[in-house]
Formats: sequence, structure tokens, C-alpha cells
Amino acid sequence: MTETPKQTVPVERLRHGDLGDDLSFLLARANALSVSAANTALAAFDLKVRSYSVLALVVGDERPSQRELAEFLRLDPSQVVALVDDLERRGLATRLPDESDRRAKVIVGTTAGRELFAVARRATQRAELEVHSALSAKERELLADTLRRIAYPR
Amino acid sequence: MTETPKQTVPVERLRHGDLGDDLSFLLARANALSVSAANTALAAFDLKVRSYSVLALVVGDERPSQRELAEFLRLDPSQVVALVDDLERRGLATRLPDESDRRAKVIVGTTAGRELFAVARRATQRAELEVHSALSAKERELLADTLRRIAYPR
DNA sequence: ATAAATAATTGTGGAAATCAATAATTAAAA
DNA sequence: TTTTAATTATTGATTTCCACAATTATTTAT
Repeated sequence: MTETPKQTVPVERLRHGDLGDDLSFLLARANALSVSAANTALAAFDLKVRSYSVLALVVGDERPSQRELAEFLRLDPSQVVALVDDLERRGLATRLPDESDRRAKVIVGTTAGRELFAVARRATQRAELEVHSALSAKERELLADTLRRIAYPR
Repeated sequence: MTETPKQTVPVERLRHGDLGDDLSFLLARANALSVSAANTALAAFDLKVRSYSVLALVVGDERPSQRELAEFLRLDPSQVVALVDDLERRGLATRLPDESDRRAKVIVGTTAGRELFAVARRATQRAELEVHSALSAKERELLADTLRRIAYPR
């Protein structure tokens, strides 16, 4: 029996089918790598990309309502309830009544929330830089511009 | 009571915080739009991006093992079992013994699988074109090149 | 004044991710 | 060669995630 040498680069050959070069698939795979790197970096702070994203949106001075968070993050409103519950329980954000609409609640980050976000942000940016290390600063800029046109259509 | 005019572009202002311009976030958002467009297009064939991806990989002549599918798609091997179970039940793919390793099973698309993939592919490509309609052909090409460097590091 | 729409919330069922354990087989080490 | 370790597919359990329906309070439209 002649021995077939075992491949050391296992799935290389799968890259060159209909799928491996597909733009949507590349997008999905790049995103998967990015998300898991970010989650790894955020684990130290008991955050995931979801809760980190909410935190990022509420530590500024935009004071979004839960509905706005849901819409922007493409989440079901009920998921936002759970995410805000968690942040609030941990003292990182607060629900405030919306002065102009008593149905709505405005979410604002606390001081602790802002502080945690600051350090978590450094960690995610380090991780992100790692993921995109194959690209130059200029290429990253161009990529962001291009993705922005897809991410925010119209 | 003075009335505050309701905004017609609701979350526009959230785009311009720390998050909205973040490369990883843009990647995630662009991908989310792409995935949901693809899933919508694939629903007509009782496929999702997951099962479509597996189908795409097995209708070629690479004859991947389940382990290779799992690795390439970044899935747990047990999820691949379920996906292949489904395709096999529907007569779209078959498990064949790997001649050189009797632990492994090689997955090959059936004729029906190839036919379904062909039409499903047209549908997803239409949907994809829609999602990326803000980009020219040249820009799509450049985007694919850039994403490829992130998606397949080293 | 009444009706319709909206914001947050709860609960629910199904999909999916994660993890441990197992049987069969192969590869590595002694 | 014999034993040991690693690998492949599989099952099952656990948890998390996601999409929906229903509910309450409030606001907007008729």
C-alpha cells in the first residue's frame, strides 16, 4: 500500500470552490474571526460583543432609548431588555424616564460603566488590530468606508 | 407643553459614536444584512446559509470529510452531523466511507443536490448583488480581496 | 372620545452554540 | 509489537440565542 502523505494545511483546498471566494462568505468568515477575537478579549470584563455594544452606545451623550438600541443593533426589543437588565444589575447603566415620552426609557451609562468601557475598548481595539493585522492603516480606512456603504444602505 | 418634533430618521445619530465607525462593528452589521438577505432568498429551497454552505462544499469534487467541513465552516463537529443528516435525509448528499481512513466519512453531493445548489446559488447571488448594490464591480472585487486577507490569515 | 399605534416587558418554543462522553480507528511511543 | 495517545463521528445535556405572541402603559390619530 502506497502511503498518501497527510496534509498539514488541512482545509486549504476548500477555499477554492464556489463558496470560498464568495463575497458574502468571506464577509461571514471575516466577521466570525473578528467576533471571536473580540469575545475572547472581552471575557476578562464579563462582557460579550452584545453587551459591549450596548455599553458603547450608552456611555456617550446620545441617551438612546431601548427601542433605538434595538433598531440600531438589529435586535428584538426583548433582547435589549435582557442586556440592559444585566448592565443595570452590575451598576454599569441606568434606566431613566424619557421626559418627553413616559412609555420610553432612556439608557445612560454610569461612571462605573464609562470606566469599564474605557478599558474594555482598549482591549477590543488591540484584538481588532490583531485580526486586521494583514491590512495597512490606509487599507483599513478604505475597508471601513466600503463596509459603511453596505452597513448603512440608502 | 411644547412639542418636540419626532425624528423620521431614528437611529442616525447613534452611527456617530465610538461604535458606529468601528471596523469590527461595520463588519458585523454588513454581515448581518448579508446573512438575512441570503436566508430570505434560501427559504424558498428550505435552506439556510448553514446548509447552503455545506451543500456548496460537497457538490464540488473536493469530497471533504465532516471534520474538514467543521474546520472550514468553524462549526462544532456535532453541528456538522446534524447538517449532513438533514441533507442526507433529503437526498441531497451522501456519506461515503473514506478509503484511506475508516474513521472518516466523505460527503458528496447527489445529482439532486447539485441541481438544487445550482438554482439556490442563482438566488443567493441575486440577493447578494442587492446587498452590495452600493458598490461597483471593481469595488466588490477589491472588497473580496481585502476580506480574503482577513478571512484566511497567515 | 375613541381607536390605533408604540415602548417596554414577560413568557415561550425552537434553533443554535458549547461541552462531555463514547466507540471505532489510526498514529505515536515504548 | 504492544501499548498508549490522538482523532473521527456520533449522542446527549446544558446553555444561550432568537423570533413571536401577548400585556400594560402611554401616546398619536381619527
